[in-house]
Amino acid sequence: MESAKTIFSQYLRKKGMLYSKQREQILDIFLKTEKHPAINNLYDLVRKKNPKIGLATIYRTMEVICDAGLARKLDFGDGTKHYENKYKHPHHHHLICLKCGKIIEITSGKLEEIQRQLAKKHGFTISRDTMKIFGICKTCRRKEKS
Amino acid sequence: MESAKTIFSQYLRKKGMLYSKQREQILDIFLKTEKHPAINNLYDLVRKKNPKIGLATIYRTMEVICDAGLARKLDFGDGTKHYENKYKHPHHHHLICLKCGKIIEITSGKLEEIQRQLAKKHGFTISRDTMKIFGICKTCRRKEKS
DNA sequence: ATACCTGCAAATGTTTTGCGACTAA
DNA sequence: TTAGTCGCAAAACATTTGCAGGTAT
Repeated sequence: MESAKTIFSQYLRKKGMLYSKQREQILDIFLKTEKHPAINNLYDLVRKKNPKIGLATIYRTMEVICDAGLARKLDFGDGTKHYENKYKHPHHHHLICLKCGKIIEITSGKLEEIQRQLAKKHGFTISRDTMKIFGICKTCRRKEKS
Repeated sequence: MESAKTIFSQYLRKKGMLYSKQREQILDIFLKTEKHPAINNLYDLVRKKNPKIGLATIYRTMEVICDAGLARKLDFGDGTKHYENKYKHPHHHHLICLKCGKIIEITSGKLEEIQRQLAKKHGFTISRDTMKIFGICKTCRRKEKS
Protein backbone atom coordinates (compact mmCIF):
# COMPACT_ATOMS: atom_id res chain seq x y z
CA MET A 1 0.00 0.00 0.00
CA GLU A 2 1.33 3.41 -0.95
CA SER A 3 1.77 6.05 1.70
CA ALA A 4 -0.56 8.99 1.84
CA LYS A 5 2.28 11.27 0.86
CA THR A 6 2.99 9.23 -2.22
CA ILE A 7 -0.63 9.28 -3.24
CA PHE A 8 -0.73 13.03 -2.72
CA SER A 9 2.40 13.80 -4.69
CA GLN A 10 1.30 11.53 -7.51
CA TYR A 11 -2.11 13.17 -7.56
CA LEU A 12 -0.49 16.59 -7.75
CA ARG A 13 1.86 15.60 -10.54
CA LYS A 14 -0.99 14.08 -12.52
CA LYS A 15 -2.90 17.33 -12.23
CA GLY A 16 0.10 19.49 -13.15
CA MET A 17 0.22 20.91 -9.63
CA LEU A 18 3.24 21.44 -7.43
CA TYR A 19 4.22 19.67 -4.23
CA SER A 20 4.86 22.79 -2.19
CA LYS A 21 6.19 23.01 1.34
CA GLN A 22 2.84 24.32 2.57
CA ARG A 23 0.93 21.44 1.03
CA GLU A 24 3.29 18.97 2.62
CA GLN A 25 3.01 20.61 6.04
CA ILE A 26 -0.77 20.73 5.92
CA LEU A 27 -1.03 17.11 4.83
CA ASP A 28 1.37 16.02 7.58
CA ILE A 29 -0.55 17.76 10.29
CA PHE A 30 -3.91 16.68 8.97
CA LEU A 31 -2.86 13.02 8.86
CA LYS A 32 -1.66 13.22 12.45
CA THR A 33 -4.97 14.45 13.80
CA GLU A 34 -7.04 11.46 14.71
CA LYS A 35 -10.37 13.24 14.92
CA HIS A 36 -12.54 15.49 12.80
CA PRO A 37 -10.80 18.84 12.94
CA ALA A 38 -12.56 22.02 11.94
CA ILE A 39 -10.73 24.21 9.50
CA ASN A 40 -9.68 26.52 12.34
CA ASN A 41 -8.21 23.68 14.37
CA LEU A 42 -6.06 22.81 11.39
CA TYR A 43 -5.15 26.45 10.91
CA ASP A 44 -3.97 26.73 14.53
CA LEU A 45 -2.00 23.49 14.36
CA VAL A 46 -0.32 24.42 11.10
CA ARG A 47 0.55 27.89 12.36
CA LYS A 48 2.51 26.38 15.22
CA LYS A 49 4.86 24.91 12.65
CA ASN A 50 4.64 27.67 10.11
CA PRO A 51 3.22 30.95 11.45
CA LYS A 52 3.34 32.59 8.05
CA ILE A 53 0.74 30.35 6.48
CA GLY A 54 -2.58 31.90 5.52
CA LEU A 55 -6.07 30.60 6.20
CA ALA A 56 -6.87 30.64 2.49
CA THR A 57 -4.06 28.17 1.92
CA ILE A 58 -5.61 25.79 4.44
CA TYR A 59 -8.93 26.01 2.65
CA ARG A 60 -7.36 25.54 -0.76
CA THR A 61 -5.13 22.69 0.32
CA MET A 62 -7.81 20.75 2.19
CA GLU A 63 -9.88 20.91 -0.96
CA VAL A 64 -7.01 19.37 -2.91
CA ILE A 65 -6.47 16.71 -0.25
CA CYS A 66 -10.15 15.80 -0.54
CA ASP A 67 -9.90 15.63 -4.31
CA ALA A 68 -6.91 13.34 -3.96
CA GLY A 69 -9.13 10.98 -1.96
CA LEU A 70 -7.25 11.39 1.33
CA ALA A 71 -9.84 13.40 3.25
CA ARG A 72 -13.58 13.59 3.52
CA LYS A 73 -15.40 16.82 4.20
CA LEU A 74 -17.88 16.73 7.06
CA ASP A 75 -20.67 19.02 8.13
CA PHE A 76 -21.77 18.74 11.73
CA GLY A 77 -24.10 21.70 11.44
CA ASP A 78 -21.92 23.89 13.63
CA GLY A 79 -21.29 26.46 10.95
CA THR A 80 -17.85 25.34 9.86
CA LYS A 81 -16.28 22.65 7.76
CA HIS A 82 -14.62 19.64 9.30
CA TYR A 83 -12.36 17.08 7.69
CA GLU A 84 -11.62 13.49 8.51
CA ASN A 85 -8.88 11.17 7.39
CA LYS A 86 -10.17 8.99 4.59
CA TYR A 87 -6.92 7.19 3.99
CA LYS A 88 -7.24 3.55 5.06
CA HIS A 89 -10.44 4.55 6.80
CA PRO A 90 -13.67 2.89 5.70
CA HIS A 91 -17.02 4.53 5.23
CA HIS A 92 -18.78 5.14 8.52
CA HIS A 93 -21.28 7.33 10.33
CA HIS A 94 -21.28 9.51 13.42
CA LEU A 95 -22.91 9.73 16.81
CA ILE A 96 -22.55 13.32 18.03
CA CYS A 97 -22.98 14.31 21.66
CA LEU A 98 -24.88 17.57 22.00
CA LYS A 99 -23.42 18.22 25.48
CA CYS A 100 -19.70 17.59 25.14
CA GLY A 101 -19.29 17.43 21.37
CA LYS A 102 -17.77 13.97 21.46
CA ILE A 103 -18.04 12.12 18.18
CA ILE A 104 -18.29 8.34 18.01
CA GLU A 105 -17.71 6.61 14.71
CA ILE A 106 -19.97 3.73 13.81
CA THR A 107 -20.15 1.25 10.99
CA SER A 108 -22.99 -1.09 10.16
CA GLY A 109 -23.28 -3.54 7.33
CA LYS A 110 -27.01 -3.79 7.94
CA LEU A 111 -27.34 -0.06 7.60
CA GLU A 112 -25.50 -0.04 4.28
CA GLU A 113 -27.75 -2.85 3.07
CA ILE A 114 -30.88 -0.90 3.94
CA GLN A 115 -29.52 2.18 2.22
CA ARG A 116 -28.93 0.14 -0.92
CA GLN A 117 -32.47 -1.22 -0.77
CA LEU A 118 -34.00 2.20 -0.28
CA ALA A 119 -32.00 3.65 -3.15
CA LYS A 120 -32.87 0.77 -5.43
CA LYS A 121 -36.56 1.09 -4.65
CA HIS A 122 -36.44 4.65 -6.02
CA GLY A 123 -34.15 3.94 -8.96
CA PHE A 124 -31.49 6.04 -7.30
CA THR A 125 -27.75 5.56 -7.87
CA ILE A 126 -25.82 6.35 -4.68
CA SER A 127 -22.78 8.62 -4.84
CA ARG A 128 -22.33 9.16 -1.15
CA ASP A 129 -24.38 9.05 1.99
CA THR A 130 -24.20 10.42 5.46
CA MET A 131 -25.99 9.59 8.65
CA LYS A 132 -25.68 11.52 11.86
CA ILE A 133 -27.30 10.75 15.17
CA PHE A 134 -27.36 13.64 17.61
CA GLY A 135 -27.95 12.93 21.28
CA ILE A 136 -26.37 12.57 24.69
CA CYS A 137 -23.42 10.27 25.27
CA LYS A 138 -23.10 7.82 28.13
CA THR A 139 -20.76 10.03 30.15
CA CYS A 140 -22.91 13.14 29.89
CA ARG A 141 -26.05 11.15 30.64
CA ARG A 142 -24.47 9.97 33.93
CA LYS A 143 -23.51 13.51 34.85
CA GLU A 144 -27.05 14.72 34.23
CA LYS A 145 -28.52 12.20 36.61
CA SER A 146 -26.30 13.16 39.51
CA MET B 1 -56.08 17.36 16.23
CA GLU B 2 -55.36 21.03 16.59
CA SER B 3 -54.54 23.11 13.57
CA ALA B 4 -51.02 24.33 13.03
CA LYS B 5 -52.19 27.89 13.58
CA THR B 6 -53.68 26.99 16.93
CA ILE B 7 -50.49 25.28 17.99
CA PHE B 8 -48.49 28.29 16.90
CA SER B 9 -50.62 30.87 18.66
CA GLN B 10 -50.71 28.80 21.83
CA TYR B 11 -46.96 28.42 21.70
CA LEU B 12 -46.54 32.15 21.29
CA ARG B 13 -48.88 32.94 24.15
CA LYS B 14 -47.12 30.46 26.42
CA LYS B 15 -43.82 32.19 25.68
CA GLY B 16 -45.21 35.67 26.18
CA MET B 17 -44.77 36.43 22.48
CA LEU B 18 -47.21 38.12 20.13
CA TYR B 19 -49.16 36.69 17.23
CA SER B 20 -48.22 39.34 14.71
CA LYS B 21 -49.46 39.71 11.16
CA GLN B 22 -45.98 38.89 9.84
CA ARG B 23 -45.77 35.70 11.85
CA GLU B 24 -49.15 34.61 10.60
CA GLN B 25 -48.27 35.37 6.97
CA ILE B 26 -44.98 33.51 7.18
CA LEU B 27 -46.56 30.49 8.83
CA ASP B 28 -49.35 30.41 6.22
CA ILE B 29 -46.97 30.48 3.32
CA PHE B 30 -44.59 28.01 4.88
CA LEU B 31 -47.39 25.51 5.53
CA LYS B 32 -48.53 25.78 1.92
CA THR B 33 -45.14 24.86 0.48
CA GLU B 34 -44.99 21.13 0.10
CA LYS B 35 -41.23 20.87 -0.30
CA HIS B 36 -38.08 21.94 1.49
CA PRO B 37 -37.82 25.64 0.78
CA ALA B 38 -34.62 27.55 1.31
CA ILE B 39 -34.91 30.70 3.33
CA ASN B 40 -34.76 32.78 0.16
CA ASN B 41 -37.62 30.85 -1.45
CA LEU B 42 -39.72 31.69 1.58
CA TYR B 43 -38.56 35.29 1.47
CA ASP B 44 -39.65 35.60 -2.17
CA LEU B 45 -43.00 33.94 -1.55
CA VAL B 46 -43.75 36.07 1.48
CA ARG B 47 -42.76 39.26 -0.31
CA LYS B 48 -45.39 38.60 -2.96
CA LYS B 49 -48.00 38.94 -0.26
CA ASN B 50 -46.25 41.53 1.83
CA PRO B 51 -43.41 43.35 0.03
CA LYS B 52 -42.46 45.29 3.12
CA ILE B 53 -41.32 42.29 5.08
CA GLY B 54 -37.61 42.00 5.87
CA LEU B 55 -35.36 38.99 5.48
CA ALA B 56 -34.44 39.15 9.16
CA THR B 57 -38.08 38.62 10.04
CA ILE B 58 -38.15 35.44 7.96
CA TYR B 59 -35.08 34.14 9.79
CA ARG B 60 -36.46 35.07 13.19
CA THR B 61 -39.90 33.68 12.51
CA MET B 62 -38.75 30.38 11.02
CA GLU B 63 -36.71 29.89 14.17
CA VAL B 64 -39.84 30.38 16.26
CA ILE B 65 -41.85 28.05 14.04
CA CYS B 66 -39.16 25.40 14.55
CA ASP B 67 -39.24 25.93 18.30
CA ALA B 68 -42.99 25.52 18.23
CA GLY B 69 -42.46 22.09 16.67
CA LEU B 70 -44.03 22.94 13.33
CA ALA B 71 -40.91 23.00 11.18
CA ARG B 72 -37.66 21.14 10.96
CA LYS B 73 -34.46 22.83 9.85
CA LEU B 74 -32.55 21.03 7.10
CA ASP B 75 -29.06 21.35 5.79
CA PHE B 76 -28.46 20.01 2.30
CA GLY B 77 -24.93 21.32 2.22
CA ASP B 78 -25.77 23.99 -0.36
CA GLY B 79 -24.83 26.89 1.88
CA THR B 80 -28.29 27.89 3.02
CA LYS B 81 -30.92 26.74 5.46
CA HIS B 82 -33.97 24.85 4.36
CA TYR B 83 -37.13 24.12 6.30
CA GLU B 84 -39.68 21.37 6.02
CA ASN B 85 -43.14 21.02 7.41
CA LYS B 86 -43.02 18.92 10.54
CA TYR B 87 -46.71 19.22 11.33
CA LYS B 88 -48.45 15.87 10.80
CA HIS B 89 -45.32 14.76 9.00
CA PRO B 90 -43.43 11.81 10.42
CA HIS B 91 -39.70 11.49 10.75
CA HIS B 92 -38.03 10.60 7.47
CA HIS B 93 -34.86 10.86 5.46
CA HIS B 94 -33.83 12.23 2.09
CA LEU B 95 -32.51 11.05 -1.22
CA ILE B 96 -30.97 14.05 -2.99
CA CYS B 97 -30.25 14.09 -6.71
CA LEU B 98 -26.93 15.75 -7.46
CA LYS B 99 -28.00 16.56 -11.04
CA CYS B 100 -31.46 18.05 -10.76
CA GLY B 101 -31.72 18.72 -7.04
CA LYS B 102 -34.84 16.61 -6.66
CA ILE B 103 -35.44 15.41 -3.14
CA ILE B 104 -37.22 12.14 -2.39
CA GLU B 105 -38.47 11.49 1.11
CA ILE B 106 -38.03 8.02 2.52
CA THR B 107 -39.07 6.27 5.69
CA SER B 108 -37.89 2.94 6.96
CA GLY B 109 -38.81 1.16 10.13
CA LYS B 110 -35.82 -1.13 9.73
CA LEU B 111 -33.55 1.86 9.53
CA GLU B 112 -34.95 3.35 12.73
CA GLU B 113 -34.49 0.01 14.44
CA ILE B 114 -30.84 -0.16 13.43
CA GLN B 115 -30.29 3.39 14.61
CA ARG B 116 -31.74 2.48 17.99
CA GLN B 117 -29.47 -0.55 18.20
CA LEU B 118 -26.37 1.42 17.27
CA ALA B 119 -27.17 4.13 19.81
CA LYS B 120 -27.88 1.60 22.53
CA LYS B 121 -24.61 -0.18 21.87
CA HIS B 122 -22.77 3.04 22.68
CA GLY B 123 -24.96 4.12 25.60
CA PHE B 124 -26.18 7.01 23.51
CA THR B 125 -29.59 8.68 23.98
CA ILE B 126 -30.92 9.88 20.63
CA SER B 127 -32.29 13.41 20.29
CA ARG B 128 -32.53 13.53 16.55
CA ASP B 129 -30.98 11.90 13.56
CA THR B 130 -30.54 12.62 9.93
CA MET B 131 -29.62 10.51 6.97
CA LYS B 132 -29.00 11.82 3.51
CA ILE B 133 -28.19 9.81 0.42
CA PHE B 134 -26.72 11.83 -2.43
CA GLY B 135 -26.75 10.37 -5.91
CA ILE B 136 -28.44 10.40 -9.29
CA CYS B 137 -32.19 9.94 -9.62
CA LYS B 138 -33.89 7.64 -12.09
CA THR B 139 -34.82 10.42 -14.51
CA CYS B 140 -31.33 11.91 -14.64
CA ARG B 141 -29.78 8.48 -14.96
CA ARG B 142 -31.89 7.84 -18.08
CA LYS B 143 -30.89 11.15 -19.58
CA GLU B 144 -27.22 10.36 -19.02
CA LYS B 145 -27.45 7.11 -20.93
CA SER B 146 -28.94 8.68 -24.04
C1' DA C 1 12.21 30.46 -17.49
C1' DT C 2 7.68 29.91 -16.38
C1' DA C 3 3.76 27.89 -14.59
C1' DC C 4 2.04 27.41 -10.40
C1' DC C 5 1.39 28.92 -5.36
C1' DT C 6 1.12 31.77 -1.45
C1' DG C 7 -0.25 35.43 1.71
C1' DC C 8 -2.78 39.19 2.11
C1' DA C 9 -6.68 41.93 1.73
C1' DA C 10 -10.89 42.60 -0.31
C1' DA C 11 -15.12 40.50 -1.82
C1' DT C 12 -18.92 37.38 -1.20
C1' DG C 13 -22.86 35.17 0.74
C1' DT C 14 -25.42 33.83 4.66
C1' DT C 15 -27.10 34.76 9.05
C1' DT C 16 -27.41 37.71 13.22
C1' DT C 17 -27.92 41.90 15.80
C1' DG C 18 -28.75 46.86 17.35
C1' DC C 19 -31.99 50.18 17.27
C1' DG C 20 -35.68 53.61 16.61
C1' DA C 21 -40.31 53.31 15.04
C1' DC C 22 -44.48 50.59 15.25
C1' DT C 23 -48.11 47.29 16.97
C1' DA C 24 -50.84 43.74 19.43
C1' DA C 25 -53.15 42.96 23.52
C1' DT D 1 -49.93 51.69 28.05
C1' DT D 2 -46.15 48.95 27.18
C1' DA D 3 -43.69 44.84 26.25
C1' DG D 4 -42.75 42.75 22.26
C1' DT D 5 -41.89 43.20 16.97
C1' DC D 6 -40.50 44.92 12.73
C1' DG D 7 -37.65 46.77 8.97
C1' DC D 8 -33.53 48.46 8.00
C1' DA D 9 -28.73 48.83 8.00
C1' DA D 10 -24.66 47.37 9.96
C1' DA D 11 -22.09 43.66 11.94
C1' DA D 12 -20.50 39.11 12.23
C1' DC D 13 -18.98 34.89 10.35
C1' DA D 14 -17.24 31.44 7.21
C1' DT D 15 -15.45 30.98 2.80
C1' DT D 16 -13.67 32.46 -1.79
C1' DT D 17 -11.16 35.26 -4.95
C1' DG D 18 -7.83 38.70 -7.20
C1' DC D 19 -3.42 39.87 -7.39
C1' DA D 20 1.57 41.04 -6.74
C1' DG D 21 5.38 38.69 -5.31
C1' DG D 22 7.63 34.18 -4.38
C1' DT D 23 8.68 29.15 -5.47
C1' DA D 24 9.18 24.43 -7.48
C1' DT D 25 10.72 22.10 -11.33
